[in-house]
Amino acid sequence: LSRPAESRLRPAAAGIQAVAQRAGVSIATVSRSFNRPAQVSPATRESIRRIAEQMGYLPNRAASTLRGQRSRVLGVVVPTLLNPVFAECLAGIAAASSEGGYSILPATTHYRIEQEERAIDELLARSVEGVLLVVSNPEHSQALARIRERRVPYVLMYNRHPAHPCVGVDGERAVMEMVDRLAKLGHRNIAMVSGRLSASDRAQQRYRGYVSGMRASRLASPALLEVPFVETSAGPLDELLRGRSRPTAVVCSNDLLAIRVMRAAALAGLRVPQDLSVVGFDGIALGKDLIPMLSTIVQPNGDIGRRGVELLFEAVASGAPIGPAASVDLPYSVREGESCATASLR
Amino acid sequence: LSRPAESRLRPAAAGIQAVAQRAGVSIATVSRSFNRPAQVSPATRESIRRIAEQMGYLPNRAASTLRGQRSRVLGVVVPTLLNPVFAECLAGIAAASSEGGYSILPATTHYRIEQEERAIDELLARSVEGVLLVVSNPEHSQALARIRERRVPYVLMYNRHPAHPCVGVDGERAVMEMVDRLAKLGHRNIAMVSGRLSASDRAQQRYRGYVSGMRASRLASPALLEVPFVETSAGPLDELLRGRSRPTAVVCSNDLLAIRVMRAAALAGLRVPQDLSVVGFDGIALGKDLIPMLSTIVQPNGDIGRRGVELLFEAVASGAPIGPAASVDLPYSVREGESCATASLR
DNA sequence: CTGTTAGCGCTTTCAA
DNA sequence: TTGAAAGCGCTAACAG
Repeated sequence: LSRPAESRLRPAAAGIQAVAQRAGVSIATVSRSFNRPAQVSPATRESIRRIAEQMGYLPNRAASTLRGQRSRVLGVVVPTLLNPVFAECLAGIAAASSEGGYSILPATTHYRIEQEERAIDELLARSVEGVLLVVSNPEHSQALARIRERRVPYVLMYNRHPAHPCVGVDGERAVMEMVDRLAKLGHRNIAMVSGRLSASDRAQQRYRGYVSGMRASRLASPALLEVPFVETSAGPLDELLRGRSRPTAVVCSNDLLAIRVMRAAALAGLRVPQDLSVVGFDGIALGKDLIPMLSTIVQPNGDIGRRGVELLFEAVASGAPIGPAASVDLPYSVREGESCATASLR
Repeated sequence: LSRPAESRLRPAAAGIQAVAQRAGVSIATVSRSFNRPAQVSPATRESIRRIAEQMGYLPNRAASTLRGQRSRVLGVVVPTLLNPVFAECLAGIAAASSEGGYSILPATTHYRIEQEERAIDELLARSVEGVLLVVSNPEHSQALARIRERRVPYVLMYNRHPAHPCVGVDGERAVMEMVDRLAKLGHRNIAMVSGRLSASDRAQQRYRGYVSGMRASRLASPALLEVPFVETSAGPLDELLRGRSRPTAVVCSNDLLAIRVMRAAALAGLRVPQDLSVVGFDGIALGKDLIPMLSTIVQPNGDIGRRGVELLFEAVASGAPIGPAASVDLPYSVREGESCATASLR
């Protein structure tokens, strides 16, 4: 009856204008009925709601964002989604954001600094209201500088730095305690395996914890085994485990590495934990299902994300930037697991 | 010198207007220099580029999206990010999108239908140019209907349906072949363990493949063991493996389940693969590092995502919708692994 | 409680 | 090759 030709072309692209017309009100009233329901009479509001729903009306977010208001989007920058740690974290972020009516715009850096900057620019261009990120090194991060320049609230995850708001766990202390634990189990020759230290401050913290822990137990720290890429770790690990002075326990900088070590051990004919104790760091869910169950330091990955989102929401609500004082160390826990036991006699 | 007060307030929120002014050209020229460089004289273009960079100018995407052009965003809807299958897939999508200059807006449904619809509405409201999704059941999906209504290009991933463009693998055939393989290894009592069939058509396909495979080998299919939640699978699995007529091989509908089965087997005192063969489906990366290495049907998860993005890009470029004819079965492969062997004698 | 109106920053005809 | 100008759909004063 009304406009057959046009309605055929764009059957469901109903805009606020169309809804207003059908409801016999102005577009302002339609807008208000969604954004400030209290300011609209119940009858009008209900009528608009019904008509909007029937027309399949969806408010155009690009328009409301442009209008200078809130984009209702948070940006997320993580190294990769292939490590369950970050996937779990992103899941927490996604859940918390969604509960708060926000969407997320994720970007991955593959541990590359230049990608961090690219990602941030993209997010800023899209008017994100806040950013959650994991950077290589907060100290010299150009990406971080760009965010601050723009005065967009941000929270670092997993990173730790006195000048920035950070959410994570005290990895140094956690590893120190773990080393202490191993020492108490009789281990003297405890090795550490890590990814590239230069690629992440988390690895550096954990290594510091290892060194402190060894020193506290008056043990000599063998050289750190740095494995640049998890994919090519088999060779070096095999060497470590077949060497004449092989360790009785291996502390790994992350769970993915720990799993590799367990496999390398099996291939080298070592039983875990009887011949070799292996402990990880991260607490990825899958570790619980392994045989033996991975003993590890469990970070609350999902909660780290959730907490970051909460901080961002507070900042958005208050309009105040998030200072370093808002940093929080979430509690970690130790999963006893089955991959760690009393030192084997040599 | 110029406007100290204002420049202090918004140090880096340079808009196109500011750039144009500094460059002594109109905003139209600035816009063109980025979007249609060929239409601007090299000298002007270069001058604008330099000034824009120095001012930290980032084009406001909300504005360009609103103006009716391309949002350069793709929507993604997956059940969860906690299953590495979807994390791997999302990583592929993210990489391909980024290469093409697009961002992604992900949403998770937790296998809940109503969440599918919510997610789609959110994406549509944000003017995504295309959607990649995994739905529970393409047949009656209201979410799918809403996308089609809007004429937004979309591609289903993992799902298979004659009326929609789908990217995935032929799971039915894959499982059938796997069963054939097991039968040739001497297995007669082959069980299947699956998540809720009603929650995903993938599970249904794989189950069909199992039934066909068993029939083809003239074997009786024991009742399917349906495990609603992976988290509570331990009890039922234990029962299956300790039963008097326990299987010599178990086909699992996905890798996460297979890993649980391997653990349940160990706890029941069964050795894998000597006493029990276990095969999975999905090919998550971690399966390779397990002991024993998980034998499984490997789907190219990252490529499924990449391929979906490519289809979307083509649709965007051509303006034509993607028809069911564009559906593609990507090749799967079998990872021999170490969790599968000749049937044990009973 | 509701309507009118002025843009948000950008892209794109249409002219020059 | 460049500029002027018209909105994209929406929100937020400001009136009534």
